[in-house]
Amino acid sequence: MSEVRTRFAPSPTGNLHVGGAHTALFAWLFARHEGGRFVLRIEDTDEVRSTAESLAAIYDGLHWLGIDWDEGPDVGGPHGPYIQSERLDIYEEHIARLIESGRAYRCYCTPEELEERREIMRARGLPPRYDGKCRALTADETRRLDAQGREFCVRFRVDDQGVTIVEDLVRGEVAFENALMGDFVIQKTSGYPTYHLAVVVDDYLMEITHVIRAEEHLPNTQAHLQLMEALGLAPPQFAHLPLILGTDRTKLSKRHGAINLMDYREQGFLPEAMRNFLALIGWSPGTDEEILSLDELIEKFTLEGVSRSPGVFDLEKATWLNGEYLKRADAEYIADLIEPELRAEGLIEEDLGPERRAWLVAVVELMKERTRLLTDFVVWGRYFFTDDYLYDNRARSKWLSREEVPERLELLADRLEGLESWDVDSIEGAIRGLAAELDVGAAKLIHPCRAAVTGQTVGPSLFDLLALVPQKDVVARLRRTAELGRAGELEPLPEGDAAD
RNA sequence: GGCCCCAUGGUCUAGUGGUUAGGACUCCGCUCUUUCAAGGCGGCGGCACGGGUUCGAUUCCCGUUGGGGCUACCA
Repeated sequence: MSEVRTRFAPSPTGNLHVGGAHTALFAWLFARHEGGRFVLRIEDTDEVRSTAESLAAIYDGLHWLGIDWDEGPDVGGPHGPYIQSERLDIYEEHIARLIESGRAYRCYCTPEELEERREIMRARGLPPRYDGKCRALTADETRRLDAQGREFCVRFRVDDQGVTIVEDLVRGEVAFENALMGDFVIQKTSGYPTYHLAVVVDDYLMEITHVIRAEEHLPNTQAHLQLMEALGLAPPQFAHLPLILGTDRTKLSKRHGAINLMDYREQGFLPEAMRNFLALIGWSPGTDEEILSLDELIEKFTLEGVSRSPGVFDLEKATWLNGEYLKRADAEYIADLIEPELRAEGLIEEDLGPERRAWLVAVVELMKERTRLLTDFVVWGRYFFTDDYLYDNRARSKWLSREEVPERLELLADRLEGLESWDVDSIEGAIRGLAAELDVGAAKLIHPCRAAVTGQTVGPSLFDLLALVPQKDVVARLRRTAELGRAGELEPLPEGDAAD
């Protein structure tokens, strides 16, 4: 009947982290798969921790991943406002209704008192939930406390009979004992609603059909269902997603290092690779396919494919997947992404003319086959952009410290200097020709040449890469390296400060 | 502690009441010989344990163990 509506409801208390991005992605994929609508709602009911910068960071992260929203604070929509701090009157009204019907009451216990009593309960081996002290306050007592100017919050009077059954689309029916739940706060002393109240009211008012959120919220659903019932609101469907874990198998958090989504952009990840990778944690298309385009993800995504067990965020695999995307990516696109980085490193000029740009694209084309992160272009490919590169230890020990190498490099320099045309075929011809004249295998020139011109022992085809470095620079590098070699400057570095 | 969730190689996972339990990452080897951080080929490695149910359980049930989440006037 009605169209599917899902939402992502982050609280703006930090950057968009990997777990949040995962949740957002799943909710978004489901909406898109179903041809429904996706809502972004900002849950800033934590007045202390919510910040505007964080809100901007959430937008950035979502945009980066390619997640768009049909309704939200910035784009509006028929169920706004989409920022909870702008909906206070709505919550107030619902809270009043609950108080009116006797399902909520003012609680005058101070945080200190509560903590003290919780301690006692814990010490006795009892569950530290609210003891219901203010539950039975009479109207007179309430008036008296108010007259004293005592601060209060509002608690929901839990129905402690029977069980609450959560029908979860991922986990099936999950039953929670009502007697185990304490009266929880729905309005803080500040007048702000708590998450439980706000989420329930908004999901209903925004006509969310499927609440797709992380598993950590599964136990909260008991409270949400009770609230909805007391308010007379029809509950949505629920789907609780498996958590993302760090390598120590605990919920991914700050101590696991890079947890902010955008840190991965910094590290050189492509958004489409990260999106693909995130989709594969806790979901599978049911086949062996792993590299899925956005369209394929949308087409194949179903809640049935969501697994129940948590998944570890494996950076190795994410990196591999990124490499696969790099290989397949258009060189122009990659060039766009690495230009700023190269500029920041001072490796290319402020204004690349069309010719230099075409050259950069050619460098990318040559490199992308063997890169895994965008940063590899800058690090591994440094020699394309500057003569100022290091000779790594393998290059030193394998080739550059050999006795016969300097002379050969010089001969090669002379030969290459004489070339009239600087192209792949001419270069290859010159190198192979010299090898034949010296009566040595071509590899005996190729390897030292690579080591000299790039400082490394690995990289793209030598002839191809040489063609992308200016002829005079190649010649100069060969002569410089020969000189350094003769001077004994290219002996392997001692363990510890090795450049590789 | 209480409640809840989860359990296929180290990691992400497919899958089934009878399969040589499949794929991917990682690692290792071989190969290509113009290197590997690329390509190709191959290999190591898994159904947590104990009971049931069954002719037969990795698969279904129970328990154990292990891991995780929740237990806030955070969300």
